[in-house]
Amino acid sequence: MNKGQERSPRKAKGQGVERREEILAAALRLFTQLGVHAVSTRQIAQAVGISQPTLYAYFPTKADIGMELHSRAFALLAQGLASGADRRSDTPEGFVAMLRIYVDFGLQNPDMYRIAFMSEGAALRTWWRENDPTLSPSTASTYGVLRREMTEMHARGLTVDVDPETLTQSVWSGMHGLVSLMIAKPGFPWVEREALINAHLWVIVRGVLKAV
Amino acid sequence: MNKGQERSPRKAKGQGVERREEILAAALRLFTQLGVHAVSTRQIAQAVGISQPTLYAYFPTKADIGMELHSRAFALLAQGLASGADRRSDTPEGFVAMLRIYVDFGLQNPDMYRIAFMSEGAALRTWWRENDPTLSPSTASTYGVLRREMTEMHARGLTVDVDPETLTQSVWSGMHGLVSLMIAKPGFPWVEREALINAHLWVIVRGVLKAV
Amino acid sequence: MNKGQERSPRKAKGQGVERREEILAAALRLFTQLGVHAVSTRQIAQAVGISQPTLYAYFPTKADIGMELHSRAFALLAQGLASGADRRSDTPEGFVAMLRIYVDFGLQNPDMYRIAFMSEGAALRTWWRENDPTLSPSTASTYGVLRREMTEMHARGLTVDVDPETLTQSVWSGMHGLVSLMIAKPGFPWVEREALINAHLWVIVRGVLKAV
Amino acid sequence: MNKGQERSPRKAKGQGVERREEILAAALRLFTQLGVHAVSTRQIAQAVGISQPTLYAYFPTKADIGMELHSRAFALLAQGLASGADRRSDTPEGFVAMLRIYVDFGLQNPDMYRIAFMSEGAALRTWWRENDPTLSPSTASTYGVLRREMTEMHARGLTVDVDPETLTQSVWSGMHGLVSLMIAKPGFPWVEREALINAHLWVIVRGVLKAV
DNA sequence: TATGAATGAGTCTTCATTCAT
DNA sequence: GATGAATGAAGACTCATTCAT
Repeated sequence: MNKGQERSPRKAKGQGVERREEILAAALRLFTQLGVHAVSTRQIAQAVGISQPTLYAYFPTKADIGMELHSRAFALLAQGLASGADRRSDTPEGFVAMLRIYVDFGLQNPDMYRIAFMSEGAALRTWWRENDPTLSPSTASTYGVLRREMTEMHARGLTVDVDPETLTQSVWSGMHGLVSLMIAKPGFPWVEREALINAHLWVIVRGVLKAV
Repeated sequence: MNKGQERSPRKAKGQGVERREEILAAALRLFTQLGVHAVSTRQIAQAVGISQPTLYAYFPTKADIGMELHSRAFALLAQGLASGADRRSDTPEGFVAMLRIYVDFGLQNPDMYRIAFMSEGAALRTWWRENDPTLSPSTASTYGVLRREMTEMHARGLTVDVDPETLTQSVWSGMHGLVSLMIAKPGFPWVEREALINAHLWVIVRGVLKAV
Repeated sequence: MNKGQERSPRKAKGQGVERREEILAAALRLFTQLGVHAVSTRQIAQAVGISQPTLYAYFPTKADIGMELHSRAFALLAQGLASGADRRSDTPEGFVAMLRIYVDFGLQNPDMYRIAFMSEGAALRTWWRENDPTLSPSTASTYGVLRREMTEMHARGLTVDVDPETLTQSVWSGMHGLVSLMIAKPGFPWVEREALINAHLWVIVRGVLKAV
Repeated sequence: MNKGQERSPRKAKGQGVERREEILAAALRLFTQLGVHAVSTRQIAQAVGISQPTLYAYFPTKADIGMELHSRAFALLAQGLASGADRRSDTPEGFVAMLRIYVDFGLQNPDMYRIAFMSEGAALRTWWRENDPTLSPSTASTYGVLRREMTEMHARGLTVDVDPETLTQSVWSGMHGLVSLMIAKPGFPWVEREALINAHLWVIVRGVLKAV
């Protein structure tokens, strides 16, 4: 029904691939709406408009659907960040703008973000085990974009006197904190959204850069 | 029907309250290890060493176990924060020390923290509905401790020129980000723990206070 | 709580017998309110104000409670009928009055009547099996009172020309039909109760007696 | 976990509707044999020769099976009565013949009759609540056939001087009494069946009609 | 390719009953 | 004589998955 989030398939050969995408889209919607464990294959199949067994023509297992979504979330984020990495971040304003990409991505794709970084805690861990995609190339790329930036700024003497790797992790944590809390606690009496995001990012930047 | 053979010996160890605690402990462990939805009453019972029905002598429902844990997590955190609230936070160092209480609590009680703030969003929402304890007095207290501090500092002109409520939410987000990420991604190549925490808190404090 | 229905115990020796009666009373109330299968020993115990295991000091089994109630129902009815059998039934009015005893008993003790004659169909049959108390002396007595009367009236030439045993069964059926339907279908739009009972009994009597 | 051994062969016999009927048949048998509450879905499934979950492909709930049976019982009875309603009942013999249809139906379909009119009162009430099908169109039809007849006879001055609605309920009760008792107490020393039925119906008719 | 039909394993929960004190 | 605590068996129902067409 909701075709909105569909991403262009890598290889749009037959009809099969489209189906696959439909399934993923439906699953993503349901997973994040109801929680991975609360969604049944029946629901997914029904949402797509196919029969339950047909699902198994596209994915060997329910877990595989989750895994694919997880991977994609990272890819998407990495891509988002990368596309903004060419912005000039040698000014505080530029840096804030760059961080803003991450935050916006999270808040605009809460489904994906949740799957990627708040993955129902251990719920999925059983599946992924040693194969945690957090540490995959995809993640590395996401995280790498940020680190590259920090390293460069550090080299230029713009940051406080702390090892860039540490700063990177701190900045990431800072951003993640806001995004995840806002996603997880929509009922909380947050102050006005724009103001909060802006303030928060400036807090981070002020904390990281030498003199602002 | 009744085999009449040697009945499994009754585990008459923990009386009333003790048993109850055993159950909570086991449940907490399992919930955070596997996710609330992935844990069955069978598993809990087995972990405690009792039969499934016995569980129902202590808790009317599986959900009630989760709720009790959730409540306790907040109570514990609130208590932890309160016990440190008397520290003087009129210096940056004092402020950092205060934030440190929160972070330490989270990292030392990852299970509780997870239940409290990372609680599988939708998964538990079904139980708690509009009654999200996140907004309960207990939480208010937790959050309130921080806000009171911020308000006071703001009044003294120590903070940057941003409304204290906003600053409070920013600081909270900052702390939560680090704690939750470290809990959720233990496999990530974090830099040395102490250094990271320290650096992160100083980033926050620097970002919030006027001139450090 | 409701002591109303308690019958005087045969031997009111210690306290034990009273307890026993309390249990029976509570069970009767619950059984007929909720249905035998829907009532648990817990409920019975709680209604009496004792613990579940204590029940087993008075009755070896839940089924035994049901059986005792069943037996008593018959005894009660037999006694009721017997007490009215001395009324003169040589007039149609007298006969109607006698039948009325049966009907009134049923409608005033729907619990007992149900247990006795509508015994949740097969629900209890599993227990009673070959031991159906319907055919017990107690029943015989109940039925016997009616038959004696019919036989006598037949001998006097008052009844239509049909074998008295057959007439007895017909009359019994007639009464049972009204009582059981009114008990079983309280929601049915019955006409005014008194009028219906009266009309029905006269229908029976007119059908049985020679000329009315 | 999955033993992977020879899976029990799937019983692919009865397609859709047939399967459904098989289930209903088995359920009817069990329900009337043991009582609705005493029958488990497992038993039903086993009686049909299918697995428990398969049941749920045909009926959303155990209660629904009961409800369908109940409805059918009424439909069947209504249909039986209707098919005989064209008989002329302006003579006593004709009236007896008409009543006979009801009685015969009950005795020939004791299971259905039981479900319809002796249905463990409270047991099913929980399911049907205010929606007691006894008062449904189907019932109304059943009952209505009889009432129409009575009304007409009353108008013709054939009946005793009692309001036809009352007479209808009396006649119905009379028939029900015989049918239900004979069904419920097969062990009772009834007189010869044909004679009893005939005598009973004549008792009723004599009691209702003015001069016979 | 897709699906109607079926299933083993498992879900939470309740029951009648018993053990040990 | 009573009970707190425990339990095996069973209750209805759902799930991910697979077989046969």
